[in-house]
Amino acid sequence: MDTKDFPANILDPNCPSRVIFQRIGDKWASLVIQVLGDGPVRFSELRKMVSVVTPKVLTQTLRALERDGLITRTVHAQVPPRVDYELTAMGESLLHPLSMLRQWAENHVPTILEARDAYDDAQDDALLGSPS
Amino acid sequence: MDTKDFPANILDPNCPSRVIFQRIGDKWASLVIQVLGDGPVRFSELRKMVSVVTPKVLTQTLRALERDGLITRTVHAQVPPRVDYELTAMGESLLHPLSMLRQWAENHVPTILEARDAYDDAQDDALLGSPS
DNA sequence: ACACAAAGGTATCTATTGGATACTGATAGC
DNA sequence: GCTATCAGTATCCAATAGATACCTTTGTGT
Repeated sequence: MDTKDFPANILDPNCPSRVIFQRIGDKWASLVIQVLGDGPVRFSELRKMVSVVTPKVLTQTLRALERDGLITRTVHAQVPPRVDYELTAMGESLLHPLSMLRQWAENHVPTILEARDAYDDAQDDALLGSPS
Repeated sequence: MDTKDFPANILDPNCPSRVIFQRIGDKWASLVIQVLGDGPVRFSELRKMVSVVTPKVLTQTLRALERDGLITRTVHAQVPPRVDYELTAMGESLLHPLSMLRQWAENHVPTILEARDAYDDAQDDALLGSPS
């Protein structure tokens, strides 16, 4: 067990790394970061790429990432306006750990989907069997 | 830019890896997995360790992880009952990528907190300056 | 001159989720 | 019987996510 090395403070509700884990774990944040991995992208492009996100939520996500210093927001004085979002150096440093996680996910997707089906079937059976 | 290697399907709302990312990114799931990295833990122990989580939410989290085949739930026929949660092999395989992310988080916590302060200060200034 | 389009958002409202608190059910010990 | 322990449910309320409509600025077409 080589995980004993994690500091107990991860269990402390006030531990800052918990707060950061939440940002990384955010539904859209990690996706945005990975999309920005290819270079700056403007707001409307992001909307198209992450197609199901609403503008409100995308804005919230981007503001949070900007606040944490993971991305920058640059407004170009044009009309119509052009706003580019770009990873900071720190944001780029997240790409590697994130891609490892993505790799893991892709490797295990089939197994997980099978597990879900099996679990759901078992639930159905239990429901059908019990109301005697 | 070595991130071009990510399959475009991460942008597809129906892409399974998005679904999995959501589970990993879940507020409590990744924490539970890391806690279970040291071996099986019973429900009440988990509650104490992840102290701020309510039983309802903990149960939801555990069920979801079980459904995905990441943990197992074993009920011991005792009174008072004893229920142990334990990582599956697949669950254990998540420990490594997860710990890399945790490592990253711990390395960057100070920078992120500084960025937040700076951002908030800038916001305050903007608010104080504008209502002329 | 006037309407419309484009970009990057807000504003508003509703649906879903998260969280606090209280309670249940089985039994062992007092 | 009364109470405590454990692993949860049940209920209710607050916070968050999401759908939809709208706003602002200016360039362009007519």
